[in-house]
Amino acid sequence: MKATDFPSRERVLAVVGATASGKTSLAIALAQHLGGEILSFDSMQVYRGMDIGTATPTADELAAVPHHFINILDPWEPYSCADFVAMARERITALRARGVLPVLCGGTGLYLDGLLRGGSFESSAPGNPAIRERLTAISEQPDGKALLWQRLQQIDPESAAATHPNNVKRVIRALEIYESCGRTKTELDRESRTADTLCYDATVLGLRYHDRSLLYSRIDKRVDLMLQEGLFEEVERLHRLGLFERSPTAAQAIGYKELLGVLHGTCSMDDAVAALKLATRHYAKRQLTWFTARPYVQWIDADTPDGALRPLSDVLNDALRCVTEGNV
RNA sequence: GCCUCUGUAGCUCAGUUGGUAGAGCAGGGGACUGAAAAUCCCCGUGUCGUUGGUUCGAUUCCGACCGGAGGCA
Repeated sequence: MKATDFPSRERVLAVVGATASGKTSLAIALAQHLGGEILSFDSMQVYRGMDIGTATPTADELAAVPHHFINILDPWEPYSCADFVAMARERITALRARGVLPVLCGGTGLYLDGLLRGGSFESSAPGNPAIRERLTAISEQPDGKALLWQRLQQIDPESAAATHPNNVKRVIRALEIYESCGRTKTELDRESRTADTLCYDATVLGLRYHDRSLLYSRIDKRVDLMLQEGLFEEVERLHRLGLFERSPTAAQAIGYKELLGVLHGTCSMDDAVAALKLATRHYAKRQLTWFTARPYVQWIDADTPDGALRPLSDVLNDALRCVTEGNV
């Protein structure tokens, strides 16, 4: 489905930013002011039982404004960009039919990008565990990575050129597409990327920090708070139920994999907490790189030039100004 | 007090049989279309503790001093 397949171009709002940047509060305030409901584009908050570690909105926050796509799956269920896009398209249409403004909020940039820019999801190939397993086994052989990459170069030179041979998951995905539908990734990408307009009439607001160390110290504080609230017990419970063993997506969540080492006795609590904070900072940086490269993001300052956090009311006013200029 | 080891990048440490030095981690930058909280790529000048000496040349050898660790008293 391409952007041109969306003649109506429904109006949506989105709030993006790094983890711990204050997206949730802003999105809720916006939804309240504009009569909206929140659609989460977060790859981890979809899972039940992972509330603390994924910073799922609190019960109060969920009660303040209707939320969609939060706590809808069990941790052993897979979830992907295509799943999100399909659900979100449907839900947006339903909300607009009721006159409700969809307010997208989340940190998984790929998911939002897939929704806004269209994609080859309908014609492309779903993830195929059998193919992935087989190719992953090959990649673990000596010279296996190079072998897979060379295979990709044979069938789809353009995609191979764009993917580093060490990036095994991406190489495997490109091979998987070809094996399962007989068409190359390059071919499918070209079909879906011709659109230079978005599928929706979207205003995308990004929360930006002048001072990255302020964002990082917010991350550290939030991790400490999560631990106080029982993150370790949450991980323990999921581990006891054996959910990580059969979970393709949820087991990748930050926090869970770090604290698992403590449960296994291979890592001290202090080291695990340090690793957790570090992994979260790295994640935040990757989000910033992603969102900064998106031309559709309008940035709003979350802090002042001298590095103090701005009150939510000020940030909200800036956001509302952007929204008005965009003609809601 | 004596003996031994040790002091090199923000951190942990390699190394130079004497020609001013390099890894991992941290940090910075980037990529990304059905695993994305995933995955991957690029970026290394620092009074080689201080100070004398030997030397054409010392971070490297020798002395003293100042930190640190251990051992003997």
